Amino acid sequence: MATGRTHRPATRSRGIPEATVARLPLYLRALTALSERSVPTVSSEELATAAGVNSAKLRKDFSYLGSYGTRGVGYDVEYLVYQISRELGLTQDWPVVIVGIGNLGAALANYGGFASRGFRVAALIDADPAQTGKMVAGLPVRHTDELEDIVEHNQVSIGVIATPAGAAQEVCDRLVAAGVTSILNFAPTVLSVPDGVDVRKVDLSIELQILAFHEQRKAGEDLGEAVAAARDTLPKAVAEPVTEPARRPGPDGDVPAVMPA
Amino acid sequence: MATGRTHRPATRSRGIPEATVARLPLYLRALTALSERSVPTVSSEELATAAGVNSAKLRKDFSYLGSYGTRGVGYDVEYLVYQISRELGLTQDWPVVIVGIGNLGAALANYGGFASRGFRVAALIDADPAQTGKMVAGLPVRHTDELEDIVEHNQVSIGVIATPAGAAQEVCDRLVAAGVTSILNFAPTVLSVPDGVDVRKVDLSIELQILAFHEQRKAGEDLGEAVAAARDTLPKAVAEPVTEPARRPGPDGDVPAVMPA
DNA sequence: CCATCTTTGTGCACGCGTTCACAAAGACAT
DNA sequence: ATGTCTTTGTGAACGCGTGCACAAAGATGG
Repeated sequence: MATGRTHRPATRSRGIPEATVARLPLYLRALTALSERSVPTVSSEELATAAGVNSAKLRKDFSYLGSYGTRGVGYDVEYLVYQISRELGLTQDWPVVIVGIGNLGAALANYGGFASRGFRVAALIDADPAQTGKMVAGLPVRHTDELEDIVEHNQVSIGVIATPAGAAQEVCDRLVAAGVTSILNFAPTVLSVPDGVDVRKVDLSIELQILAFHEQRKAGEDLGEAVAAARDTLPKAVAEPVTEPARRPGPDGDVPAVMPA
Repeated sequence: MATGRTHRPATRSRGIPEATVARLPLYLRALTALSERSVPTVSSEELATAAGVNSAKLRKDFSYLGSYGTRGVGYDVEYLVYQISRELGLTQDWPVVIVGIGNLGAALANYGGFASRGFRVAALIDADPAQTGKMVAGLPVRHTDELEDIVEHNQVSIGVIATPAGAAQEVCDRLVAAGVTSILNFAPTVLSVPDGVDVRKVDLSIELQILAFHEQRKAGEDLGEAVAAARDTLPKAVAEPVTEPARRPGPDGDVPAVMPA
């Protein structure tokens, strides 16, 4: 997911697999739900079901953290919550800035899941002077001019980009220059960052496109494979597209690629 | 990512790897950008850079679709845009419903990336009667009571869930019962669905937690590994947590797990 | 103290995805 | 037409992640 070069093959001190790290938040959520219900211990089987994964996978994941279970009993919920939180770095406070306070930025600012997990929204930043000073989620929107000051003053190391695609790279560069070393990118662009900076991206339309792919395939199967078979025997590339290459510009600074079937 | 059982090992007619499918939207975006600039052809090297991937990977990905390139020249941009669009199913119209019109739901409704790629927002649905009739992104918010009617009448097969965690499973069940077979879930819950239904989830706080993990590791390395080494020699599990298991309830229907270090 | 039963932790095998490296294919110049 | 040069398409090797299956560990009861 990240754009930064190789994903730290060097100095992997404890060597927790990336796939495992990605699942830890899942386990943590399931565990906190159990903790809320005052459940003292849980077996790998139960917890796996709650987290939506395989129990063997879960046990192997936990084995990378250490031996925190008790054979014949299961895992101590409270203790495991603490261990995973610590491993993920959630026992400390992470100031975060959100850049681009449009619909999405505002939604992110209001999202409870951040504050509740150690992430503190330090500031909301937008380039539009008309937005400056407006209150969103209890915080005043501040102008992009202040970006560097805000990042440095608050020791911000994590930045969230929710700007239009066109502005994302510049914002990214400025964040990195100011000291941010982790970026969560919602803009539909590939960001290039120097080594040592992590980028994760979330693209809403990509997820939908993947769903559409599977949906199309389901429909094709229902039709008895005939359509798919016909498609397979399409003529090979003929330099110029046979069908009309009609395109219309999109409203998000990104260009769509939809052709009438 | 999906919760549904094994990810269709059977009837894989054309057998495009899941990882490749996930990258096709990336290529498509890069290609449409080139198309906008009227670039006629592009080499795998250039396109790979634009999409942020390895050129060998890109070529292998395209090889699953067919031989659409010309050796010594590269790929015809327009033709490739068309082929990928067709493969992803973007040449057809996909009516989509968004359930849960809070901050996030409204942001999604306004997101241009949907409409521009063949996804048509058929309706916005919310459980709050006070919201009913309100205009969001040019569409009236409709009440949950109408969910089944809307889905069936508009032949909706893709649903987006942006409700609080507590309501997600029920909404999901109703969507599925009404005929939806693909779900994009933004609620922080594991959804259980019958076989044949695809679920993809996007969890904003999970992404941040993964970043925090890497960020913490970076900081640890800067401190000369000493801290990390000290952590490694922690006493083993002692039935009861040594440190305080303090917890405070979170505002998002989900419980946080943050302990003061 | 011993037997039984439950559940963890992990060795092992398998499959998918990634990357390398190169032969084949075509463009282009002469 | 022939040779050179560029770029694709892919065989093969490698590494990571997953899941099975089981031995070891501990709880529990007699």
